[in-house]
Amino acid sequence: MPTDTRARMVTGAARMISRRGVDAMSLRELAEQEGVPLGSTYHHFPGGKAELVDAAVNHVGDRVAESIAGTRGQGTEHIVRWVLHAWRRILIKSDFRAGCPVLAAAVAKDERHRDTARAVFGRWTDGLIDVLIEDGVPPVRAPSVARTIIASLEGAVGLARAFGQIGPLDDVEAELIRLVAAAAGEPAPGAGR
Amino acid sequence: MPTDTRARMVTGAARMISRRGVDAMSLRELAEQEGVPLGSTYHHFPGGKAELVDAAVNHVGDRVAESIAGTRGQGTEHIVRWVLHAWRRILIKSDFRAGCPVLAAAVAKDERHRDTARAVFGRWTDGLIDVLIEDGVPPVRAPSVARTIIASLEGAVGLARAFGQIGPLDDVEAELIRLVAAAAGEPAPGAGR
DNA sequence: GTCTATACGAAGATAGAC
DNA sequence: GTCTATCTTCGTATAGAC
Repeated sequence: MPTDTRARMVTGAARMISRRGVDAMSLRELAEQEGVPLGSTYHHFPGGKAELVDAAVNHVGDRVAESIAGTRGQGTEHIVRWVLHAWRRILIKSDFRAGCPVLAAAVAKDERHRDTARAVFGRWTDGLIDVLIEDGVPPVRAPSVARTIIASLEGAVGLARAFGQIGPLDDVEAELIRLVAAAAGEPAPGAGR
Repeated sequence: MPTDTRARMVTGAARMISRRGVDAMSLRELAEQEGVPLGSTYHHFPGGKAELVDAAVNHVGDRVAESIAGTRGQGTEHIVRWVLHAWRRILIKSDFRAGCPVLAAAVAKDERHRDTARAVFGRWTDGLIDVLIEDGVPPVRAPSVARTIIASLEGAVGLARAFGQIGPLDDVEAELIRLVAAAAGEPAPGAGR
């Protein structure tokens, strides 16, 4: 089953990237983890490591983007809680070793991966903007709130990993929900502040 | 001048870590960048790469912590603006290649560095909590706001690197200043949310 | 297409002359 | 203490038998 092998390598790579970062993800180790010969890597991914990394990051990016789109109509608060719930599970299950593979791509040594990360973050941002506007956040402010949400979540995951605690996730959840509620309740944003 | 060599290696390592991450930071490359023989690395840092990485992360951590403490009395808004101003300069000057070395340590392959990152983030958080309380944020809520600030800033830097734009920094700055103002203006926080 | 064996480079680390 | 040369390991990548 050739396609299945490829899929397993993609999810396995995403997992290893999320824990160690792009540069420390080893093709050798991945191959033996998945029970695949190292040589097969280059059959499924002729572009080598870079192609596999991009595939893994896009795979995760797509799944999250679909989830955001799938919760349309339930409000921003629902999405924020859903994402943080997912992260709590991932962090606890991984003993606070797993992180976001998209952010890992954004800071990888090979700068080609920055474009991949940019595209994924862009899709997430666009999805969030739609939901925020549905919630009543003024359209001119929605992009700012959307990017703040994503930045806070990514940063909270990093802090949680450093502290080995989910506390930062709880903190950011509470503050973000206040922030979104306030933004949705306002008729129009001031210019400077 | 032996001490000067050591100091140059520390700042050089911090720089390379901020751009590439801990794992992609090369002792060889650092040594030749600084005009130091590779072997000297182990004279100045008997613990090898791990010791140098920790020294570099702590060096940056200390400088920022001192800056936070040094702006006491000027308010949280001042600190947030100051940090974001510094990041804009760093990002633009580095063509959006530099990031936070402390976060890099938190997600490094060698998990020993997580402790170093945790300690630095802890110092930053404690400093922010003091300032927030001075600003009138209820003490029970100050830790949550402090960690949200740090998480947002770290995440914003990541997004800025991915997008190759300072936009996320502007967004987070605006939203954080609203958030702090709202938190300082409230008499007391609700328990759950 | 699958898999083994290997090439080639770069990493961290060390020995030892000076 | 400084610096060179080298050891060992591990990385990506490839050649070629099956």
